[in-house]
Amino acid sequence: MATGRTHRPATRSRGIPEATVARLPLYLRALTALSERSVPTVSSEELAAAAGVNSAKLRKDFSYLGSYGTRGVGYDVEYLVYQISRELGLTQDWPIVMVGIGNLGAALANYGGFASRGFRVAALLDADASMVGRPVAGIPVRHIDDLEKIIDDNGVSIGVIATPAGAAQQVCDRLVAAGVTSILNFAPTVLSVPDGVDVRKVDLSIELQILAFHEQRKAGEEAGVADAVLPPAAAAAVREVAAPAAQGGRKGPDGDVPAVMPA
Amino acid sequence: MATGRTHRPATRSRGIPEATVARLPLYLRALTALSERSVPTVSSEELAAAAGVNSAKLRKDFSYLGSYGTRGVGYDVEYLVYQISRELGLTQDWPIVMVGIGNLGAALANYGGFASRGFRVAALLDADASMVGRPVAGIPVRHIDDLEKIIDDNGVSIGVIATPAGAAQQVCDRLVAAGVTSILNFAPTVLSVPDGVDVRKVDLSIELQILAFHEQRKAGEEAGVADAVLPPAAAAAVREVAAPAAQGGRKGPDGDVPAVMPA
DNA sequence: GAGTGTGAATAGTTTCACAGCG
DNA sequence: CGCTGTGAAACTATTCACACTC
Repeated sequence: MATGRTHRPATRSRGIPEATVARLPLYLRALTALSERSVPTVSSEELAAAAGVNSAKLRKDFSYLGSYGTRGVGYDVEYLVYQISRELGLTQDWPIVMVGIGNLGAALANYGGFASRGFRVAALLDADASMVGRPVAGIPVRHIDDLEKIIDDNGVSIGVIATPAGAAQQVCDRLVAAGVTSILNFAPTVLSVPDGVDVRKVDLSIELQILAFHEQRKAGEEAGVADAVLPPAAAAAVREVAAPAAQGGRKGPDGDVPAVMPA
Repeated sequence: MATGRTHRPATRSRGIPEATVARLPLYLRALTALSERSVPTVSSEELAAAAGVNSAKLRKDFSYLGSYGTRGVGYDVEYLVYQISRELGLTQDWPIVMVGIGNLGAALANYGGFASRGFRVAALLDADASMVGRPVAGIPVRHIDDLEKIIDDNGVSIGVIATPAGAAQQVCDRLVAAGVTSILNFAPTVLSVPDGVDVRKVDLSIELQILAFHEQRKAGEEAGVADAVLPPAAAAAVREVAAPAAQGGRKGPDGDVPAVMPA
């Protein structure tokens, strides 16, 4: 996934690779499940299976945190839960604000995982005055005008944006100006933020499009041909355009270009 | 994010890198916006800025698709929109089913981006009989018992799971058995699927935890100390466990281990 | 001159395979 | 003996920098 790439000036960096960081929550979830079942220890093999990765990767990941296992035995579940929680900063409570309490925002607010260990919803904010005061997930919605005050009063540093695309950048700017330095963005827009602010984006339609790509591949494969799928009505969408007539190198990767190509 | 890693047996693979594929939807969105404003051409620099990447990366990405630009000029917007759409398989219509029409599911169904170019909701399914028949986003919810028939009748190959975690694997198995080969999973669980099935996962709490990690880093930085943040109530969560007393190598990365460490 | 396309250099990630510890 | 921890190898991704084309 994508994040603002301002991550570490590499000064005295303890340097846990980003890819590893992204998997720690996965391990933590699997470990928590084991902990609830009072399982005392796990091997890298077992835990890896539960987290859906392979064991070499898991061991390498853990090696960045320290030597927390016991050779010949495995990892102590409770101890690892604690170490990973601490590494992720979940031993403290992060107040968050969520802006945009529409369909999606309300669903997110109601979502269990949101209020999960480590996070606390300081406020739900919306620009729509008719939403204000109405409780969502037991928390009354407040007006977005209170944004700065709420962030300041609660020491909020993480914001969630679930507004329509058009409002997102503006909301983002306000959040950042008020002191938020991490943003989780559900609006289908690229946010631009100053250095030092992290943005992560969750985008439904992008995920679907990636799946469609692979799906198409599979279909082409079955048919034994690469370009089995001909553009149907798409031609209509393509306007007449200037022609790069004699293309030198590699052309359309399917060997040749479809009829709709400007020619 | 994560996908089932069964991607290509490397046979005559046209091999567009996965990282590139994941960015194509981003480019497509930016291009679509330009297209709506009737902008005829863009340079890699401009488009990269709009998509939030750097221009070298963008050019490299496009070079995997073919030589679609014109030196000294840039890229033809309409032409590129078409080429990327085709590459992503969006010139055909993908019927999808969504299972689990709770808060989140309903929000997703209502989400604009869902019905966006290339996708069509064939059905919304829920296990709760009292939901059945009720229209969500204009589509009547159907009972999950109809899953197999719906998938078969509509040739659905992409499924979206928005059920509670407990039901997800079971739903997944049914989807796969019925012929679905791509799954977008919103439930906070690792799904296990046979080879050839792609899974992408969207997980709110994981994203937040990743942000918390970076946030903690920033805080530690300011304070000038690495372990500025002491574990507060977390100790309570940690049970007494067997002690890896004399650890040989590298220990807790903050130099030394906190009091809660099993000793 | 402006801007693409791309080899080569670099950085980051995963996998292998095995030494070494409990 | 079982399983961790980790160097080294393999692979993937990003960035650089410039030849080449329009």
